[in-house]
Amino acid sequence: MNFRDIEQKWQKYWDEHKTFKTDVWDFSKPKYYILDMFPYPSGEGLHVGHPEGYTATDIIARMKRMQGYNVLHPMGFDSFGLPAEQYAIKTGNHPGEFTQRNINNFIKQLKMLGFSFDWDRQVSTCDPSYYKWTQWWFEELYKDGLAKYIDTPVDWCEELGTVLAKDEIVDGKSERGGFPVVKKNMKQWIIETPKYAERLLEGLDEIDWPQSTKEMQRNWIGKSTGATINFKIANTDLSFTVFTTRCDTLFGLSYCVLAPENELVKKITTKENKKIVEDYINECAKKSDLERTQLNKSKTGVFTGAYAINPVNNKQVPIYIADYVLASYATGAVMAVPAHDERDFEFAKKFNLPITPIIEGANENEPFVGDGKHINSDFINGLNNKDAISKMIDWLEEHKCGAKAVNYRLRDWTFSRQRYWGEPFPVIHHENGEIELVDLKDLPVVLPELKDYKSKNGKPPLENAEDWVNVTTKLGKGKRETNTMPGSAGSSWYFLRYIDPHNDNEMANKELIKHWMPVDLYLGGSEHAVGHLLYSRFLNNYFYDKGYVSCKEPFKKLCHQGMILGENNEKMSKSRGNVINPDDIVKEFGADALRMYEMFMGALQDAKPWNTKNMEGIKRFIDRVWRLYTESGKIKNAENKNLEKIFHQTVKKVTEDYENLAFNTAISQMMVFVNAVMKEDIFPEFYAKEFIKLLNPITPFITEEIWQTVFNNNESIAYEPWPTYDESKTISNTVEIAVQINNKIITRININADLTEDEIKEIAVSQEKVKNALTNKQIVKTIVIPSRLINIIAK
RNA sequence: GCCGAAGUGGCGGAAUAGGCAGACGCACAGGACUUAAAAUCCUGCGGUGGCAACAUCGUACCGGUUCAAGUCCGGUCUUCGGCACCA
Repeated sequence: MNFRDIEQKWQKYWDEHKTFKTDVWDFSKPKYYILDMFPYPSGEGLHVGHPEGYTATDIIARMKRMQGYNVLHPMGFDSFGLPAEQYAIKTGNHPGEFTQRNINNFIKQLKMLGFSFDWDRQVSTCDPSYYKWTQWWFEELYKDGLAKYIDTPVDWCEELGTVLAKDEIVDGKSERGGFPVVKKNMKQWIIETPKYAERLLEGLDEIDWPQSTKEMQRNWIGKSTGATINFKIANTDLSFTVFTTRCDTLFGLSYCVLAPENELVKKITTKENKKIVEDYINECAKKSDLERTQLNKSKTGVFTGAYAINPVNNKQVPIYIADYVLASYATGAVMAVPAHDERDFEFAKKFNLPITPIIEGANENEPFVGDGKHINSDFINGLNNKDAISKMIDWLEEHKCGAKAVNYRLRDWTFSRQRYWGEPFPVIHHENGEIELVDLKDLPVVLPELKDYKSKNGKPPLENAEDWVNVTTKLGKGKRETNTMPGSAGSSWYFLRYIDPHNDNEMANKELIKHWMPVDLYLGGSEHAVGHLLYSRFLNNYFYDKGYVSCKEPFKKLCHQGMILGENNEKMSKSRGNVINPDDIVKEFGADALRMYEMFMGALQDAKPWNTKNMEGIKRFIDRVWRLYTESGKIKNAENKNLEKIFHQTVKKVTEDYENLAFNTAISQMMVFVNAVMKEDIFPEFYAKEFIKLLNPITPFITEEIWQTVFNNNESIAYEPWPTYDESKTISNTVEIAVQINNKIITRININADLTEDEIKEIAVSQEKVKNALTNKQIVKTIVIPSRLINIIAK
């Protein structure tokens, strides 16, 4: 078999016949929208991880087509990003050129692997006809007050010359490159995703996603329920508010802490303490996130000289500032109860502050955070935590010094990047501070070409395009925004654009969105568990509120493919020298074999090591199938009862396993079937044809070839009806069951499958071996599991 | 520290819902075909003991529930992924 010729032939056929083109307006069939996370088109081309996910979705797409669904299975490119910009800086060429070259290479590779994408709906986030609509929804968010231009502390990466979002920072360093990240105040575009925190939390309950991913999103959103409490500052008319989940411990209050960045600090600090407070604030500002978190063993802080008044007993407690209190969470101020909080305890020990237990059983030597009976707490004495909390909230609300409150850890989506290769903002700044949006009819605002892509004096590269930056509008002279949007902007809505990618009047036709959304199955890496997958959910929920989409949640079912490791069981990387290149594998074994091998390696969701020997085994199986169909002479227009049961079992198992993304066991079942056929002289033509259909989603090339040349079909196999099975024929009328005496297998018997328990028992005890084993014994109990075993308990 | 997932032969991995552990594949060994090799086909293949029938142990570790546990419960260890002063 010359698989190279066959694969090229069918690639060309599918391309020319547009075999996988989807008519999205055909509502006569049920729809199935199956989506892969689109790739960033790197210069490296595909790695072996890409085909894993893409093959899985391709199998489902192909099966669903054969089952009569109208299938939407698109592919596109997440094509804005840093590498193209760095290339541009180095070569002086436009980043788009580099990007397009990489995209072309990706398309070539993807076609080589036989994925049934509808290439007419390809999208690319850096394409102006695409980012026109990214700019459009940004304007919508701005008009609705969800996008804001504010001066805010951001995570700045000096080496990359840009700010980063929280999900782009790992261990206090940039995800890309591992460079240090520091806090810096800057004018920034942000999107207020926290306004949707509760919605994003609730939505998780209605979607079929991996438990771990939902949990990660829940943690990221970080809801906590408690109360706010107002504290008056002694001898002033100032006050501040803290958020606490443990308002029940208010009688154990020892001191309060403000974050160093808290605006109130300057106002309340006494003369005597001014110097140490300012020194401490400066010291904190210099610390990077990494230092701040790595030095968490020892608490630091200073006294402001001011005192807060505890509302429940009017006692005065000192107010400190300390960087263990974060300005970015809740009110940036806490009430400290060292007896019942580990951090407060540590701080109190260091600064010799009082530790007052107010829950029975607690002591002054270690913090007690559990539940218990309250003591020394006036009106909540005797109550457990839960009741004490609710009684305290009632008291606070009654006395107008606090209220029930909810807080989220979720932060604003930092939406500005000081880079060139991203979506330009459709925004003009005027000198008076007014912000003007570019009219929809003038969108997209296209990225200007630059002579020099390097940033100068820490300013974004777009500042270099003076002609583009300076504009005069009906509001007078203005300057365009020179930051660009983050990569997560374009990737947060591409699933909608695929539905109607050439629409010039709206992001996608509403009727089409209504028909095609949500995505039925979404597949991609778990590294996007919180970033991309949360932004997309946010945006889709917002679109839902605006009536642009008709479902809140964009991705009904989600699955993450596991990583493919190198042969040494370590992560593939150039430095480890264990990288497998899919091009080489296709050259040597063929695309069919690569597809099947990657599906056979193990469970889709698990990490699994590459093994070229196993790859050879798969190639051997494919060759065996080829010979069976083209050389064996076994395929005859005749019956063979010996194959009936296993045929129906195979159709059943393969169909169900595909549906459950259990491709490894589906393949194993097909191997079992082929092994059985090999033992026979006659392979009935009907079974032979049906089996080729089962195999087609995994190895589309060779099965198309067999379908055409062995069975003389002119049309592609892609829309042939999916095989069906007869449940009654998957079960044989005789079964072998194990006969156990006291849990030990004594013998095995072949019996009729429909025998009653008593009949089975009768046959079992009449067996010679059973009789011998039961000599001088009394049967105490018998357990019969139909078609499995019988267990006789005897003494 | 907290949250989540996992731990099965020489290897990758199977085993709806507690019911014959190790499907399928790889590697290995023996055989057939061949002048020979490759390819292909057949047979065997968890450990220990035995020529064998068979016995016995065995799903990270300790304990429990059950006629029956890889699967359920309690505890321990290890690996991987995520979060990490979130009040």
